[in-house]
Amino acid sequence: MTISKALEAAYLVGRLERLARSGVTVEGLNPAQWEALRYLARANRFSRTPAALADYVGSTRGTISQTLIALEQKGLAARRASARDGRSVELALTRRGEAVLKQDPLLHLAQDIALGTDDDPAKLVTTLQAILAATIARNEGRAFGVCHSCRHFRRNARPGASSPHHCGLLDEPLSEADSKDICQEQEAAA
Amino acid sequence: MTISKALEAAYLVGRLERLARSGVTVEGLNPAQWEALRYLARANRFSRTPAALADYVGSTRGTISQTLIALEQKGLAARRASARDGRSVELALTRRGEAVLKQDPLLHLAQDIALGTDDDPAKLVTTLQAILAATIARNEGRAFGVCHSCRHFRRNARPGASSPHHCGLLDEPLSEADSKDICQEQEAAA
DNA sequence: AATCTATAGTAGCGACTCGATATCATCAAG
DNA sequence: CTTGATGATATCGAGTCGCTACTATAGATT
Repeated sequence: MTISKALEAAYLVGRLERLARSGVTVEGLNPAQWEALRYLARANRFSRTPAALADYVGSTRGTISQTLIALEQKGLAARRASARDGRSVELALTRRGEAVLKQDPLLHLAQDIALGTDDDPAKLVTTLQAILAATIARNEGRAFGVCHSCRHFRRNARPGASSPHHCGLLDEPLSEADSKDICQEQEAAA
Repeated sequence: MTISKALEAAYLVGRLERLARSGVTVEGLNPAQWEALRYLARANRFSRTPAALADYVGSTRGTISQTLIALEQKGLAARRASARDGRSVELALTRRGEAVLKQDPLLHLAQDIALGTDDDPAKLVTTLQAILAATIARNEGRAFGVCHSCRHFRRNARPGASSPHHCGLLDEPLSEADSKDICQEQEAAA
């Protein structure tokens, strides 16, 4: 009984996503490129690398490389050699990239969700997070959660400083803005 | 406030679907082929045509034609000239097609949903349906709802008969099984 | 220091997907 | 019997993405 309802929900998710995606070549960006832009807008500075992005979207590095090249050519993202690791590349959105994100076709879906959940979209968010966690676990992937809910996050370790929080794993100070970002290393607090 | 939660939910839906889809070439079927199989398993006999399928998945007829050819070559679906309309083709799953559906990769997602909604997946289903309705309306598409909730559905118009129900639009008798199928013509009851 | 192994990223190839167009057959209307 | 609309298919091409191979760097081992 429960399983049939769950199956029905799975069908709906699949169909919803397909419909939301149809006709989505807005701004000349393909879905993978949109997803990369979204990620770059929300990932913290330690997670803005091609490898992290590849893990996040469940794709390969080769594919991500192509996506990033395309974004760079369009002037929406920038690649810069990392100072810490000579092999590594740091990614960032450009001004234009941030502007283009305001045209994100997913905003239409967000409106539909707002309409369809009139009372509490928050409930839907928690439900989806739980489902996503199960899916990620099955795929043996990382959660990529938000920094401030990580078990390595130490709130207000330096009171008064401009970066008052601290990441115990990376041993790095964190600003308030940092704490809201997506982090590759995130492990949910117990 | 509400809109930011809705946006968060939209992100989650997108990511969930992408993860669920990754590595999905099970049984040598691509996502479009899976979706066609699913549709054929759930659509009523008036809606099992290439054109209806194309409308349902929001694709073009040319693309659907290729998908169906592939499915036919694999022995999963059958095409038969329609008796009513010489231009039209009637689709059906084969035995093998029904068997293969039991390997549907979406079943994994269904399990994740069952895990993530432990208490009431039914609530999620109604929420998703409402969202989907909004999306379809925005795309100016048809709802493709279930037969028995259609305003043309007349329950038990012929009591005792093997096909006791009736469709006022097509003027056709309907069995109990028919009434649970997806119908292209469906219009939600007022 | 020298070497070895692992990792970050890129390049290029190739399979595949899918939409656009053109074509043909059939139906419905005048 | 035209004319226009519709269902379906074949063909073509753009684009997407994963795989393999390759280079460069980092870190570990001796």
